[in-house]
Amino acid sequence: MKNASTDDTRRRLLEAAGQVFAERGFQAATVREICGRAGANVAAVNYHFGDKERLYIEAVRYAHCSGIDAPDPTWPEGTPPERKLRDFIRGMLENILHDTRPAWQAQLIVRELIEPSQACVEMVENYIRGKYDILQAILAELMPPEVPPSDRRLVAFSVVGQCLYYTKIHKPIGELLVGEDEYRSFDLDRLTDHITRFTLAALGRQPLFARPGGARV
Amino acid sequence: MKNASTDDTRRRLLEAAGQVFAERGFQAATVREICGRAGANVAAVNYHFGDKERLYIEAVRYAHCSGIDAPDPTWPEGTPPERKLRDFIRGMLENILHDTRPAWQAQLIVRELIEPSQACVEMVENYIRGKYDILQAILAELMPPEVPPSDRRLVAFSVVGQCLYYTKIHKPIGELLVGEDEYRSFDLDRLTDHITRFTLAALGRQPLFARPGGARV
DNA sequence: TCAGGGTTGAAACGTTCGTTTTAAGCGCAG
DNA sequence: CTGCGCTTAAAACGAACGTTTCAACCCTGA
Repeated sequence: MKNASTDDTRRRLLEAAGQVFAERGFQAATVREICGRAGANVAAVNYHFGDKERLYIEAVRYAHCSGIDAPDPTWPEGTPPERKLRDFIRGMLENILHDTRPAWQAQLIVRELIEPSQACVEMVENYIRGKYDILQAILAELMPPEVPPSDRRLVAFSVVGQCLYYTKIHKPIGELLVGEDEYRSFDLDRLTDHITRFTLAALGRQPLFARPGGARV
Repeated sequence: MKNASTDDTRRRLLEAAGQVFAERGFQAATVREICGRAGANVAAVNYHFGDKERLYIEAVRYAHCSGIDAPDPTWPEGTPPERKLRDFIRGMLENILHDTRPAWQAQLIVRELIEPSQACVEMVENYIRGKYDILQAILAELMPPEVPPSDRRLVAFSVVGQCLYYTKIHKPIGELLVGEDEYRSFDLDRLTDHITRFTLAALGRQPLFARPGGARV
């Protein structure tokens, strides 16, 4: 029969593994550190997951199944697409800047995005695909219908690329380039505002630079 | 006295180390594989560089001192900033897509950008800083003078972010999202064109979507 | 109470890693 | 030729890794 503490150990291992994998990467992370942080024995990894690699896959899955992202947003009928785009960008930046949720989860996912493993395909299909489709739908509202879908996908990548630049692991470079103080000023609100307005301006929806009487979103 | 073959072994180690580090990352790369690929003994690493970490630092330095990037471009007086921006973006994409030069050099640098090590600070100061300043100067020509420098830096990050998205290590995700065939169509020319036009449109220089009589760069 | 399966703990296993040691090879000055 | 730095080769070292073993433990059902 299943012991009550089993699921606890399993869950603690998943959380600890996510943190350690996020901090150090797959190779550099050690099962001893994971188990130490989880308060479990090293044998627990092999008992519960078989080996280190399957623990990693499960940790990635756990990371974005344990509430890292709010349910896909739904907007009331008639919401202007500019507003939807802003919400989307803000949501993505929230995950990246980990302003709201445990840092390691977002970082683990970003790490997986950057250095894909076997866990990548599953994550793309289960998580990214959905977000990507939402962004595509928003852009379809913002762009002329005669623009080919392939070009729309390029625009989507431009939006995502702008957001992904602020990944935590880019931080040292950003700080070196603009200084720590200014880099700190690039917070969620400011980046949301900038990327949204930059994108809307590129799509011809509104000018990037404020002008008297200019429309805002 | 210095043996003539010494510099050869050193150089072969640096090249092999660059390739292996680029493929596997610092932790996963082994000095045995590096030495095997370089046709050298494992002791050569410690003899020439002291240890694995200093070999890595030297390999990163070697990677962008051995002609990965053309000398900083200079434009004739009166070159329109739109043209400069296009050249800059194309140059950056060239390095990223490694269409022209040895793949591993660009990848090693990108890897360093993503997971900074001790070699990062030096590389930022010696390499990225220069590129970044050039981009800033171009943007200064393209933007109204009253825009604060801090906002100009955000625009620069938007440009760089769009380019960095097409890093080789994003490729699996891109292929899963849009299909291999279409992803293959995102080549140097098309991406240069898209990112340049997207950015210029955002800056209010020209519309993103072709219109009759619209100006092109 | 007792037997038995699920779970944990401590220790050890075999492997691979980075590094070191030791000796031989090489080219040249004396 | 001889001796001496510089460089390379082969082998081994100690440490750390992932993994396995096995006995003890705990909980539950009979």
